[in-house]
Amino acid sequence: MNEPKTTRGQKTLNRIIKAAENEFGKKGYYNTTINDLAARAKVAPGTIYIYFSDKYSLYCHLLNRYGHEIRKKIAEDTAGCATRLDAERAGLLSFLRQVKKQPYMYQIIWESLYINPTLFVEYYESFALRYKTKLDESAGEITRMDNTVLAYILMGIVNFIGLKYVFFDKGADLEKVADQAMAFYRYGLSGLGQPAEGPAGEQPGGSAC
Amino acid sequence: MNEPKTTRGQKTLNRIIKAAENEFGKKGYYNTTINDLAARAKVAPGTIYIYFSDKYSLYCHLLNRYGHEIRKKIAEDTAGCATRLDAERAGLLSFLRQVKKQPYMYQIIWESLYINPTLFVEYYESFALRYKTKLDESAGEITRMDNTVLAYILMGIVNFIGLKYVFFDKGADLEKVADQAMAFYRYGLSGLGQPAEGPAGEQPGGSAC
Amino acid sequence: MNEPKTTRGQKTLNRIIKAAENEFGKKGYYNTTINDLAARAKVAPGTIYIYFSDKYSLYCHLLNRYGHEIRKKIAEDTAGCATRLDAERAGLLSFLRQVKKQPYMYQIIWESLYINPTLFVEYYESFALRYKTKLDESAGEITRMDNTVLAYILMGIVNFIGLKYVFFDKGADLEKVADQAMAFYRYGLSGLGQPAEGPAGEQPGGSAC
Amino acid sequence: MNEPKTTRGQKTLNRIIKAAENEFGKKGYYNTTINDLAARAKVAPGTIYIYFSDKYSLYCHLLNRYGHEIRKKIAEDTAGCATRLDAERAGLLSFLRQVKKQPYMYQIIWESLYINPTLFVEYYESFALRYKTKLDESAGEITRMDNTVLAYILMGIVNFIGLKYVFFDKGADLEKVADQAMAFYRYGLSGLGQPAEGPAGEQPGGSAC
DNA sequence: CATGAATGAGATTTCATTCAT
DNA sequence: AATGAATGAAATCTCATTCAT
Repeated sequence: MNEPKTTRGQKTLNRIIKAAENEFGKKGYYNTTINDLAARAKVAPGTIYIYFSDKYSLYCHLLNRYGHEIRKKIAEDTAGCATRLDAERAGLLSFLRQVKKQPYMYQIIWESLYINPTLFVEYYESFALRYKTKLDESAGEITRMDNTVLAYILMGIVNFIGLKYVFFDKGADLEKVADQAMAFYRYGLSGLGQPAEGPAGEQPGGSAC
Repeated sequence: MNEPKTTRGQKTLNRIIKAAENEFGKKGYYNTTINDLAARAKVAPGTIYIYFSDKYSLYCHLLNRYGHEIRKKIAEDTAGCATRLDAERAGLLSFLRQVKKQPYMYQIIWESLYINPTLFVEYYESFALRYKTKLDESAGEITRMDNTVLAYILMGIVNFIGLKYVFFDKGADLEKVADQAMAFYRYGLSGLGQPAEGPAGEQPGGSAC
Repeated sequence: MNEPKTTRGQKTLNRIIKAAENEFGKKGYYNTTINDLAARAKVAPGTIYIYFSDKYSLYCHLLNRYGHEIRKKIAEDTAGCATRLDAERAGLLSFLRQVKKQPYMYQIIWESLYINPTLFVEYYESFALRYKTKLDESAGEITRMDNTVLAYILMGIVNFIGLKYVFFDKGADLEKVADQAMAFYRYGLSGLGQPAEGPAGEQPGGSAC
Repeated sequence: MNEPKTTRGQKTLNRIIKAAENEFGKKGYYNTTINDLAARAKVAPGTIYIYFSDKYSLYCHLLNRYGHEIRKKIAEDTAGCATRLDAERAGLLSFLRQVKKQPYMYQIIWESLYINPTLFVEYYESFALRYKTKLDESAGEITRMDNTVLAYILMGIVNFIGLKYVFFDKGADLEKVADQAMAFYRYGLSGLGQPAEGPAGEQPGGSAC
């Protein structure tokens, strides 16, 4: 990406990026043309090439940006959590809120599986690794299960809830969904009958974190 | 799709479909040209249009076919299972084996989110509904959790395991993965320390179903 | 055209010709495919090439056929007319009735201006010549006007009435239209006020011819 | 049609339109390729699509343009005429001169019967209506004939003279042709012997209008 | 005779990218 | 920095015609 040198250029670049989020997110990479982006950004097609070498690099720029944003926000939102499970819930909620706020972001990330698989894997693995690391750290707590498998299970939960409640069911109460996911997370199916019998000191409505 | 009227035509059609699976699966829909398909199927480009009205309808044909195949196979593989959990494990294993056997299928299904979102949602929802129905039927067993949320959680587990072990880790021992998923499924994180305390008569290595 | 040698072949050929009239007439030459013709004729596409060397020659076959039919029928329908004006009226009516009966024919003839201009000119000129010859024969009757110009004027009247009353106003009473055309033909605008003052012995409703 | 925003664009557009007139007019719509047009206009094929959404819309643009041009020019050329017959002659001459000057225009208009029948009918009917309106206004003058039939007769005269003298006999003296048409127009066949007995003050060679 | 699958040249159209202004 | 016209390679799709059966 070419950095703009004037504030006018900065504004133009912002419009282009915003337009790319909207159009890529709504119609997908291949169904979005440079002209579409230009029209939405209210610039001429040629202008886009002042800042990006090509369409692909504009897409990758968004992707990288999202990866950083998501991780940074989750780190912030889980910073103050006392227990691992609290952090888990806070992380899940942080994630869901972000994709709810910027659903285009999520669509773009998923599409990268077809457009820049390397970046997708990187994103995917970084999350899985994060889970696995945490699981490894909690060795005393949880035992005898392969933490790698477990990490992907947890990712699946997070992401499918994301897909469902962000793409298809936009009105959902995310806190409630997160609580239910956490209940399952902790007790599986067998424990679902006894949510009140969870660890002492836990509020039914979820922790304050 | 136009049905061929001769066996020669049937063979040609099969070659086209096989070629489409390979090429779409490997390179994605938008990076696959009709000429690519024709070359791999060893037909002239025009021949493809005898059987399919356009590239898109060929893609959708594969998609529908996969949906049916997957569901049918799962139904078969879970038919003899005594308990719901046995069936769940058998279903998961059936799914994983199918996507492992035909990884292109899975790639194509996921891509539909960008090509035919309606079909994707249909596929997605049909699976979720299947889970939810089962959960509703087991009302005595599992309680107080929203079965819709739960259904999507289960889907997430299945699919992310699919993504991981089919796309990125092709050598995995699927039986073992399925067992671990089932353990989590039943007991969540908190119960993972007691896999031997599961329902009586259950082999640690998974049921015979 | 290849003549069929069996009665089965004759029937097939007839179906093909009938189909060509319908399809070419309805959709025009370029918008009609060999497959369209085959489908309507209930034959395989290849069958058409048994009888015609190509699409174009099938079209020309129709065109020639029509030219002969029209002229032959007009000759028949005007054979018994005593006066030139009677013959003119009978000819006009014959023409209108034919194009009304087979509107596709007319459409096909007009299109030949773009597909086989040579044949169109031939058709066009043959009609014009016929008029001019008659006008030349009636030298005593009509004077001082260039018979070539006049011939084209008469053709214009015939054909535009054809276009209007055959293409756009299918329910018209052709006899009445023919009578009005003849009135104009004889007296022009200035004489239109005195139709009853025409030559003695003429029925208002047109001659019996 | 997309309007160009620069003079350079305007020039390009003009070249494209000019090329389309020439090529469509000479070879017909279906025998003219976009590459033909591009070559003649000295632009790349893609450039045509900047200004027109497709080949068809380029064709329709010409068609509409012609309709307007013809009507506008006739209106101008008949504006100063004192009598209806003078106006009629002037209109006929105006029409003939236009199609003589731009024979491609006429070819293109006729072809529309096969390409855009709706536009053809519109063109056709607008002319017929113009005649009919005039005839209705002259009710005192001409009586007892159906003005609609009459309108189409007059159109036929005009157009067939057009076809003949523009397509097949390009050297004709149009003034003379127009005068003869007018003579027929006024007196029909029966009156052709007395052209000198027309309304007083009329020059044998046609009015000055 | 008839079939219908197969061909492949050729047409239209798209669109990322370049470039003159 | 910005414009928007122009490019042209490449894609999809059509369809008259051929040919093996």
